Amino acid sequence: MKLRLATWNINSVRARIGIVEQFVKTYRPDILCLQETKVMDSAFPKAAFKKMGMHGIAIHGQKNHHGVATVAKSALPEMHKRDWCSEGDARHVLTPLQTARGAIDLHNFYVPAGGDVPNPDENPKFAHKLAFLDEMIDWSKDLKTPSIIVGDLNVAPLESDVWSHKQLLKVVSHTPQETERMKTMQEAHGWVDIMRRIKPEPERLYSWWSYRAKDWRASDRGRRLDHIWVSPELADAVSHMEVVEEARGWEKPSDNAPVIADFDF
DNA sequence: ATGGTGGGTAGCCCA
Repeated sequence: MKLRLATWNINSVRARIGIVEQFVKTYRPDILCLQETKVMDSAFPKAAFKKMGMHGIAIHGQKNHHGVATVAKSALPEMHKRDWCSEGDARHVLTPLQTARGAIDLHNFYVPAGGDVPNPDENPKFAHKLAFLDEMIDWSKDLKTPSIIVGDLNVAPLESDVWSHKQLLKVVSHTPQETERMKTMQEAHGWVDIMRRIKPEPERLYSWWSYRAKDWRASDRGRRLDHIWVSPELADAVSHMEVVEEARGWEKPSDNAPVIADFDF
């Protein structure tokens, strides 16, 4: 049983429904996990996804900000949401999957970006981000079901996940406070970072390029903020992974590129 | 050192 899974921070699903369709047509994911949908559930463009052949739709949205959605070719009969940090934010949706390897929990996350100042005493957004990661660490310790975490975790954990390790050490997304928590979280469950299993360090591997660069491709000041992690027993099922950098150059792009993983269960 | 670009939505907030 082959399964193509993709994750993409889309920065408004309504503003970018055209390139979502382009992505689905070109890359044919069986399951697509979106973050920053920026739409209430009542206004989610369900019809457009059904037209693309994505009939399973699990959404957790809110007005204006954040919001996640997992869509799939097959039905997604079950979904669960969790209110991380009790903030009332739409940052997570769980869709249990039935595979040839049995039940697998697919968790789609949008971790808080954390603002600009990397000090939790001065910046409540950074404090929220650290608390969110701490909650994910505790949660990882107790997980029993084989699981997949995907999404925009807003942290680039490794040196070659950023264009300049030295210059980004004090920039939110690559501070030791964040990268150490990523490592602790991986150890708490045994999470396997399958992007790095396929393309190990020190190869350059980015999924996000700022809108503010004059020429994102030429300057290539990227960061790997988007991730696909799996429980240890699922690691050998991964046969392929790619960051679809091409999509960063499409018409009116998101600043994040999609990440694809192929599984053979 | 600074400000650069986007989306959502009604005034700035957030990324």
